Amino acid sequence: MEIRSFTIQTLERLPYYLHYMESRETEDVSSRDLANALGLNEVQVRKDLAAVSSKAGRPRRGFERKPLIRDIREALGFGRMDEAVIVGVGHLGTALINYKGFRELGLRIVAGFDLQVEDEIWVNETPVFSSDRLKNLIPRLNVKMAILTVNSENAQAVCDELVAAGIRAIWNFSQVMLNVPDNVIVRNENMAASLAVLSEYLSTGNNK
Amino acid sequence: MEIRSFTIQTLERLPYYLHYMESRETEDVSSRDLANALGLNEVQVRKDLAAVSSKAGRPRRGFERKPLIRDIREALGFGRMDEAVIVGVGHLGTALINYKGFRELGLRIVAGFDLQVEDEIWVNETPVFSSDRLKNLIPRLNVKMAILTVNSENAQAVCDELVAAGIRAIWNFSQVMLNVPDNVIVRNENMAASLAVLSEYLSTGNNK
DNA sequence: GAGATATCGATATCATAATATCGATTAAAA
DNA sequence: TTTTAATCGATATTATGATATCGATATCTC
Repeated sequence: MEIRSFTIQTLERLPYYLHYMESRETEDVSSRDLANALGLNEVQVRKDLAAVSSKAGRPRRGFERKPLIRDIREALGFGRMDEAVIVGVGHLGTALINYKGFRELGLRIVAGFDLQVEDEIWVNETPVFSSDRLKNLIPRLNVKMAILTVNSENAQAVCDELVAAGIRAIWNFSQVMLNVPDNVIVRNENMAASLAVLSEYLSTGNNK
Repeated sequence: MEIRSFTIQTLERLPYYLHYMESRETEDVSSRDLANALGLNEVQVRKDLAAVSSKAGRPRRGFERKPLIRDIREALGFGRMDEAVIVGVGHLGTALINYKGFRELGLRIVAGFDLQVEDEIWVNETPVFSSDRLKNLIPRLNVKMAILTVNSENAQAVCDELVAAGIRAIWNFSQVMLNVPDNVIVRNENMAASLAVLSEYLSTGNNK
């Protein structure tokens, strides 16, 4: 089993490196350029780059921009296309179905499920089914990723169904910390915490 | 200037503690209960609770549930109501305007701005204006928080306008690491990174 | 009432990530 | 051609967060 050689922290910075480098037109880019542009430490930048690319930098030049872009895209999985279902097609779920940025990132949402839906409906090109049909359809679609945008009350129960249906990766937008077996990965999108950080800053002026 | 005594990591766990405790009906709740339910270390739970509440726990009982709930809600800023504008009213922006969860979290979106809009339009109860009017309206509304859901190309330019208009806290959904003065705080919502974590797990089976 | 034990809070240890330091190297400048 | 300086990569240090340990104590059981 292949293992990842870089940390999640590194992974989280990669999209920013990528965007900066794609916006340049020079032959090379140095770790200092990147660090200054993104407000990071330049040693950290070099370590991140070393973790995802075998290309060495050169003194007084930096790194060749184009090969590095390729390596970062590779590390971010931009080559592969994943399929996912989305459960909970309210406002947020609908927005995510419509969000065209996912395609660029290599994600295709192939179906939605919602308790409120009786017969199949369509949100643009995406079919949305009653949640009842989740346990049958997911194995047939052979999808391994699910986006969870249901409310807190239902989150764990839906999660259990998803796992039983064969889902192995869950992108969790609910306020619940999900209980899953070891072979299932959860990524939490914690809006309440994000908002709290900002709100607290405004009310106290205290950063970090 | 009041300072926050707890870390962002603690803050990110608070919504989960809160949800768990609100779903219980017992008089008390122990750090072990919480830790087991949420898959955390119980020492970590105790430290988090100590950081946001002066209430002591008792041997063999744990913590009184209701006062602790109050303290966590206080720490998360649920008492206060913040106002924000949203810039970039595409699919994601529209969803966030409609997302009723924000109200519970103490956030009211008072206006939207979008380049495509010529005259004022309405998204439910929220007025959306042309981006031209941003620099005049934001000071008049006296809003200090902005949600940024524009595309990467425009993100930094819009950010600069927001800062000039008096915005001090930015919730950034774009793929760009924004450059801001020291007295402005940015919180990045990094969808590409989240997706990459999940996608990579599915393709390699490697967790953590 | 005496003993057992669950739970706390404090402190110590460990793990991980961020940052600083420094010699080596190579392109540019003199 | 020689000197200068920007940049790298490796290593050391520091900072931060997570986890383990342990004595104190309040409640429960007998």
